[in-house]
Amino acid sequence: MNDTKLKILEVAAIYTQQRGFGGFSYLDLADEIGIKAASIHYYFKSKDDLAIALVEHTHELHTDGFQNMQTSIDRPKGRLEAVIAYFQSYVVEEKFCLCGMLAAELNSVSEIVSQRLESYFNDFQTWLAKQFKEMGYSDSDNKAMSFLSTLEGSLLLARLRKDPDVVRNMLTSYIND
Amino acid sequence: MNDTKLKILEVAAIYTQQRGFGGFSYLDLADEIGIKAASIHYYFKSKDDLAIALVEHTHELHTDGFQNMQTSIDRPKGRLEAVIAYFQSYVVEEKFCLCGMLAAELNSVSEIVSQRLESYFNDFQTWLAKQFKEMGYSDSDNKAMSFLSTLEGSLLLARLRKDPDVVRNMLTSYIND
DNA sequence: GTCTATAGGTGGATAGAC
DNA sequence: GTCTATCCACCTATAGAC
Repeated sequence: MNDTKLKILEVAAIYTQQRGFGGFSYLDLADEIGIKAASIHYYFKSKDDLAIALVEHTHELHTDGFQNMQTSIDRPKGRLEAVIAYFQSYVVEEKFCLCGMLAAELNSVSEIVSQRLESYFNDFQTWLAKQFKEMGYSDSDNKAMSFLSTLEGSLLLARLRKDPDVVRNMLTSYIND
Repeated sequence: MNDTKLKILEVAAIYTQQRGFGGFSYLDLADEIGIKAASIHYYFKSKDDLAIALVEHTHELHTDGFQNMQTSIDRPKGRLEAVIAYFQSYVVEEKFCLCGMLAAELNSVSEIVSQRLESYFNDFQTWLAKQFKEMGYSDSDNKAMSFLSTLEGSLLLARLRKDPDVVRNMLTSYIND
């Protein structure tokens, strides 16, 4: 992966999370990076290509993060705590979940993006279910979907209220019950 | 309230919930209603004025709905069930929560819209807390915020997965525990 | 790979006739 | 109130030079 291409993805991810995918232009990205807007088209022919790449890139990053946690943190409770802390840090940067944002803008993106989003959330949910199963829950998949829903919703509310603690407060019950 | 003004609000609400507030134009609304785009500016000088009106209109509608339920449905459990059924119906119309959508697009709207959104969610949460208190919960406000978070997140996931049951499945535990 | 230049379209918004 | 006409800014995308 080219340095410029990676930089585009990183800035585009931040802008998507802060303003929405429809809330920034190639010119916005170019100005921030210090290149010209036409150069971005060399890496991402259309804006929809950029959307697809954003979801896939985030999917890979999070998959790697989950795998690393699986070995570096020995208990599922600790892993879930790490996930909560990670998403909580979004709030202070005025960021929403990237895939949650694109899911909100669902009817403004292509079917391919929609499929990639489903894939992302399916894998996220599967990983969460694995943790809950290890914690002894019999309804681990339902618990996982519930955790995921509450995470997305609490991120929306937390940013609106400028209170990162909302995320933690809404999710601690999944760890301490 | 003028008929045309109301029609604009109704169509704008649907488009906001389906495509996002940044995902439609005055021309889109005009074509759907059968008027000219310039006419909409007579009622809503700027698009931000429209956003403010949308949140206030929805806030009033929901406040009225809550008040009516308070007398027409005698048990808090039944009222929460009605709320769940109401939001579940969004999914089949490919709609997300209007205020949730604008909360996602937070950094693309004015501070006034942000304040109105906070007001909407505060009142929604207060009403929910009242129901949980009546059901005998001591942590009614926390329960209310949790319900609200799960509702918003499950609406995102349900629409993505084209499965309205996700909303009901994620929220029934708040009624049956 | 990155640039300049530009095409072609759409956006929000306003002026002024009716 | 609703219209026509129009302005100006911005957007996505492409062609072609370097």
